Amino acid sequence: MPLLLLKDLPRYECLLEAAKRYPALEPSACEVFLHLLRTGDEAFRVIEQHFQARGLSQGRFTVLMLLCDKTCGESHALTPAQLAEKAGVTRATMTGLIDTLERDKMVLRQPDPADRRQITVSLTPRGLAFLNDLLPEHFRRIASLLLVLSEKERRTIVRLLGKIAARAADEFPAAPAAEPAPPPPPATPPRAPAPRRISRPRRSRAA
Amino acid sequence: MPLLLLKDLPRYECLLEAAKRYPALEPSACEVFLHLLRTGDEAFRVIEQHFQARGLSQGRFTVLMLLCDKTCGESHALTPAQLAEKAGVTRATMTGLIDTLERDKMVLRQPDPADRRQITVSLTPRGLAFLNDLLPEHFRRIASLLLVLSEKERRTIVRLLGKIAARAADEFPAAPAAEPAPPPPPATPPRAPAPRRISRPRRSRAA
DNA sequence: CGCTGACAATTAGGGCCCTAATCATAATTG
DNA sequence: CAATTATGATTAGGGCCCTAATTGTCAGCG
Repeated sequence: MPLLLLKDLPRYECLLEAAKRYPALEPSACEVFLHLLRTGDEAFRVIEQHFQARGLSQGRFTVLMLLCDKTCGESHALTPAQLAEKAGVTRATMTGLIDTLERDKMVLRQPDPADRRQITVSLTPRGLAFLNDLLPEHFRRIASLLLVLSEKERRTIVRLLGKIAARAADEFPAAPAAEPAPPPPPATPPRAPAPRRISRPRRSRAA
Repeated sequence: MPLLLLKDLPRYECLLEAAKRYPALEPSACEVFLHLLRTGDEAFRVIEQHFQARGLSQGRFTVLMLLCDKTCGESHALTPAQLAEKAGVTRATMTGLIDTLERDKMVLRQPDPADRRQITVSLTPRGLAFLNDLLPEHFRRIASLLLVLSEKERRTIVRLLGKIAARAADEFPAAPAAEPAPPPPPATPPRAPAPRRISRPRRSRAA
């Protein structure tokens, strides 16, 4: 749950003090930065707290939401790769999330008859019911948290957050999203790949 | 690194659409919520990216900062419990962070002669040098990210974030901070605690 | 003194997220 | 058509964070 660390934010005077030692430190920027991380973390905690009481994690919640889709009501199936892409996690991580969800009977893995490399994941009735039971409180929490701001303030903060996010995205772009695989094929096969490991027979996940 | 999940934020029209299905959903509140988490995550990514290039994690960074203290320059020792408290993680987690930092020779564990239950953790010269080498770029990133906002905008966003954080703290208070231990002592010793596990001799951490 | 309870740090084990490697199955191509 | 390459899912192993034990030590008390 925690991400932020630092129970108490440093006071502004401390930042001013520290700035004397580090010329690169902009006290006002740091202040915004700390508040942003802190508040994001608090907001996250508010929903995580609710999820946790129902035995759910943010990651698994996202998967359920994606499967439920915007047209929430009728579930439509997706492949793990699509889910990973939409959720912004690696496929390996998605495998783990689906594992847990399947164990809890929230989703179902089904082989794709057309392409045997693929499988499709879909929501079970149980998963859909669980989600529909969960969502009202989820939305209530979000509303309760953010309606402290006036409508005008909400418009303002969305605008300012958007500016920061845009800056982050183009000044510090995320890594190439992984997955695309490495471009540099070694011109020369330097050495044998070394005996990796004894490969065991692939266990069926259902076993 | 990722926390947010959801690569693309739902559009506002989708929120309006979904609100028809879920009366509790306040589109405007949800919009702020998603932007907040997204932007917090982006900001986190910006510094995490830098840390990662230097083999550091946010948690370990926080420990180093705490040891360096505001008076950065002269290190002063703290106990793991104090560090955990200030950093807002459990003591068990702090043990792990210190383990890694000690392995990397960034900090030193020393026994407390007065109370043999305690140890103190202090920054090594190597740890201090590492931190001082790291910080300028750290602050540069923060400044670069947040100086896209004008001074007035920075004041505004700090105020609005503060409102949200305050609301979170008093509407959805965090759990009792753990550690304080459970109050209910069982009046009757119901059953033997069951043979937990064979206890192995406690290995010295230095071994 | 010997107990008992509180406290400090740690270990054990679980979840989530990552990267790198592995396996199975297409698709492509010489 | 066989060999290579690409693609999809998974496994293996690491880090961080958690909760629930477990061990060692201190402090109070009969």
